[in-house]
Amino acid sequence: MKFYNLLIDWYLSNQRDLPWRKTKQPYHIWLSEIMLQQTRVAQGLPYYLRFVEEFPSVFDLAEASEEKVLKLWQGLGYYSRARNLHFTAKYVANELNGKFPHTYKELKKLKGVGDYTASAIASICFNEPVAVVDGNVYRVLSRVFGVDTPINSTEGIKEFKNLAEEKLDKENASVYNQAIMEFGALHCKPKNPYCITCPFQAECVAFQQGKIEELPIKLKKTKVKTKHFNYLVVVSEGKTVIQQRRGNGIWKNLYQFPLIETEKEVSKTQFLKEENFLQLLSVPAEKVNLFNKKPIKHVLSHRKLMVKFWVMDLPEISSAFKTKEFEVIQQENIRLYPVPVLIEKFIEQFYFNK
DNA sequence: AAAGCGGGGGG
DNA sequence: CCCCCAGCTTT
Repeated sequence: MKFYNLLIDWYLSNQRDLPWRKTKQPYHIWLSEIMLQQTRVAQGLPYYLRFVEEFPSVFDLAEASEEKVLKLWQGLGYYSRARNLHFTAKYVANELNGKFPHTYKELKKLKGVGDYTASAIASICFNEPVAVVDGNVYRVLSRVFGVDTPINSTEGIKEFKNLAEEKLDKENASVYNQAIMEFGALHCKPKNPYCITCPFQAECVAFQQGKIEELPIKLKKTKVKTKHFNYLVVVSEGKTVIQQRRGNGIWKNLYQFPLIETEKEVSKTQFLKEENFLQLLSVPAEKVNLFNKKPIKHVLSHRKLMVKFWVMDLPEISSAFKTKEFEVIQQENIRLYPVPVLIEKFIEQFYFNK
């Protein structure tokens, strides 16, 4: 029996019941695929349901504000996905009359759609014979066929794409692609895969050679840089101050409290002497209270943030915050703005008590 | 070719 | 607690 027949057989009796598997509409498949990039199904599923509910069609998504899209995306991470999603929705709605392209080549031109996602949409929706290569596919192919080329090297990417195309069931690309990814996610798992009941046990090179734990091979990860964030939580007459993150760093276009970054962790005395703080405003020491004695550690894939929240109870909002860099808002309205999980967690603990 | 970009779950 | 996961864009 061929590799793809075994795989499809396994899929037909083991696949999960997922909402995006009940449709072939490109809008829904595109939405689910963008959401599931670097994201587990369990984490992305509630977001998918909320998006479909809120934006039943690509036109609804296109008409929404970016802020609303980001708010709905809040907590899912990699926010460029949400910004690109919104950009592409507007493009498809306004330039393509709401119709997504039908081919891999055209799909790949959409912002936020790379090789994997273009292959996924083209095959799942239109059965185009193009092979998907995601993390699951790397794992399955490297183990079954014993390929030890690093999956994140230039040669590895090419080699695995070629292998994936060679093994593809070209008549049934839609089912096959979903089958190999589902098999990787549920059966050929990263840790403790179910080799004992695996349909490929006899031919799996990794299993036969005892290399299951080693494959797939990945090159070293990026180093994590530590940064020290100090947030100014202004409390005054039921109002507070926020700012939108600009530029190209983390959390672009999300909101936060006014931020003072320091070289290292600072005490209250040190903080009040910080150049960047003094430049912004001067506040009597007794009006400033540190919310968290120990810095909150917030770890991202490439950053370690050490964060302190400085609560400032002021009789009135300083004029320093009345520039276009900041927004003075009613405290309870902060829930309307898209914020990083770090800020959301703080808000949950801090009830802006007067 | 390498770096930047989030957050959650598992051992 | 540390370690793992991993697609697209930008540099």
